Amino acid sequence: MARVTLSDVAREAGVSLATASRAVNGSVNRIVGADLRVRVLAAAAALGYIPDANAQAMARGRTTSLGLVVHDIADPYFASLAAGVTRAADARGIMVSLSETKNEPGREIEIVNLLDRQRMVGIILAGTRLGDAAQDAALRDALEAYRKRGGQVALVGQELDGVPALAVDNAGGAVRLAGRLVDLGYRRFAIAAGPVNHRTSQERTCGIRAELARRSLPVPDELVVHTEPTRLGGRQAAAVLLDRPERPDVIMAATDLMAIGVLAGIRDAGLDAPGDVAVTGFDDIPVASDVTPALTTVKLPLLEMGELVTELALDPDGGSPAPIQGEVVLRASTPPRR
Amino acid sequence: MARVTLSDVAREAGVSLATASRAVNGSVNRIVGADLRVRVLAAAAALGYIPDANAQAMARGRTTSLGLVVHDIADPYFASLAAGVTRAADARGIMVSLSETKNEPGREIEIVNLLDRQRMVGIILAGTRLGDAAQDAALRDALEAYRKRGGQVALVGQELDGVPALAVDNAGGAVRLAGRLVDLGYRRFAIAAGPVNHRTSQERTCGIRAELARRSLPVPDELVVHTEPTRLGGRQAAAVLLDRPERPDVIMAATDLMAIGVLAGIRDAGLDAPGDVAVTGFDDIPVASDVTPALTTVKLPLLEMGELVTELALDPDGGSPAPIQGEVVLRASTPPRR
DNA sequence: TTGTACGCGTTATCAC
DNA sequence: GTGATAACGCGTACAA
Repeated sequence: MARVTLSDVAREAGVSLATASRAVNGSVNRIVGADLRVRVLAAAAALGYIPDANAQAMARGRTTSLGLVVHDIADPYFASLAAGVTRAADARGIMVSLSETKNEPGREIEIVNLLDRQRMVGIILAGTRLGDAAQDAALRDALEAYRKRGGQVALVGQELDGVPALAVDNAGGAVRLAGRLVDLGYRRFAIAAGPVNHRTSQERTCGIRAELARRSLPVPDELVVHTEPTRLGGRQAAAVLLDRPERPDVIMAATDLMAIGVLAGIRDAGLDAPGDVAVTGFDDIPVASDVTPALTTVKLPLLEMGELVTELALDPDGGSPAPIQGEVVLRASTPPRR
Repeated sequence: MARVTLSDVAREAGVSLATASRAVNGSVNRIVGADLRVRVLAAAAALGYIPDANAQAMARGRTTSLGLVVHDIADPYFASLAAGVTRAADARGIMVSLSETKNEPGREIEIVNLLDRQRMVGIILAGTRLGDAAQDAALRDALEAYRKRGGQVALVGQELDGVPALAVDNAGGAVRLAGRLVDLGYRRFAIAAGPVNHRTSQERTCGIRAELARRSLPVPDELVVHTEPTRLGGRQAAAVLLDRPERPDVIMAATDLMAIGVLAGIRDAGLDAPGDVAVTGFDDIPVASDVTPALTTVKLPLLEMGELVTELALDPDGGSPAPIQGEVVLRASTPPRR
């Protein structure tokens, strides 16, 4: 009930509103006398005064909140990323507003506008959009309008020209992973790729195929199947791939989540992984090492990526940092072959 | 740069500020004439006007944001809960502000004050606090102050007298799970319990021990080990438990995360799960069914719980709903014995 | 160092 | 139905 404002504090302390304001926040180059300051602070404490961030935001012209937009917070990939973001934001006294785009296509634009109207200091967009030209343009417009008002934008895991981004070298990681598999003795490759218009999946698939072609082990189109980038998608992909005349000896999935689905699909088919078919993922989400067999994958420093992209969004430093280079992690799902 | 305000829109449309305001938000019992409304809306669109939520919040006296406090967003349990919260909030046009308490004890109080100063409409506290009497009191005070200002508070998975909470019947679920295991033929039980002062773990452990005692299979103290509620903790617990003279035939973990750690610990010891030792968890986080062997556990409807607690926080309906009853899910980690 | 007064962008209370 | 105008809670020139 009792809404204590700064005026109440000022009156209680017997000082002007301005002095009270300066005392509670330590305004620059305007020092309050020690005696008055303690009086104000005491009054504030006595009254249980808590500043109104909204009013401060309006008076100062800027808020202290950051918008984080992910596809699905229950997805371990985004959850880890979000953990990094909240940690970095916390360290700077910034609040994090979380939004999910889910699968709805226009949702991203809607959310950007929502965050814009909240006057967030920055917006972090995580997760690859499914590239629809018209919506891409609309999103770019929304972001441009936001930036015109002084907002900072940073992307992670996706690109949009003119917008600072923390890129991931998906192709490079895929190349290194495929290379290692060839070295391990694998010869018949299949790919559980994500949706055809899913940028990240595309890059990973291309990297794999390029490296394998270079090694004279090109992957025929019928051994590349596109499904949703989820466990279910991976499972479905495995079902299709294991039904091919010549069974692959390794299925490379576009993400760890899909790889876990592939493992399930292999079991569905009454086969053994990695005995009959080996499996690889990408991302190294926390559970990747917990499943059986533990997943060979390309490790992305998700937590640090979250922190990095937060700095990118909060500091107007300038250009985008170098792309993240994933590290190949060999585990039980791909034992040496032959 | 060009910060378009409602005044700009009003001027552009040739109407008063008041009319513009009424046109853009559709204020109650004050209808704007159709012709003027379209003019205002057109002007707003032309100028790229986006309302300032902070200003609206100040004028209206209430914001449109909800605070969500979790222990660690990278933990699948909280991630799923958060997904439910964001979904329910989204449906009501409410923004979600995410904060992590991590392990720091006083952090929870700090965060409540932070959310208070943001004038959040509600605060959802998820995750069991480690019960320190003094800090409990301090937290209660902070929440009380917040509620006095009109804020709504809701807890999930923990209790604090006088605060609406979505409770989980941990003891009941544990009782049912233990009972099923006895029915399956298990006799030598061990418990990978969480921290001793971790409320949720306590309740689950007590439920298990009570049911087993009732079945004349009391669990001796040396077969109950307390570790952190993490994978590492579960792994450590397994190491200790498997070193006991008489090896247990099933290890019941306080959470799925710990159970996954227990699985790893069993492998560390060169044993097989469930061949040598069966394992159970609690929560049914998404990965519980993906690990090998798939985890027997008590399924909690995490997503719905997130939605429910959001309603609880947003609607001043009154009392707390009935405790959530987890459902026992039998999987490969506990095959019938004998 | 302290106080006065205005502005931040919007809603709500009055009159008209 | 529409328009002035006073709040909302705070920061900050500007003056003292």
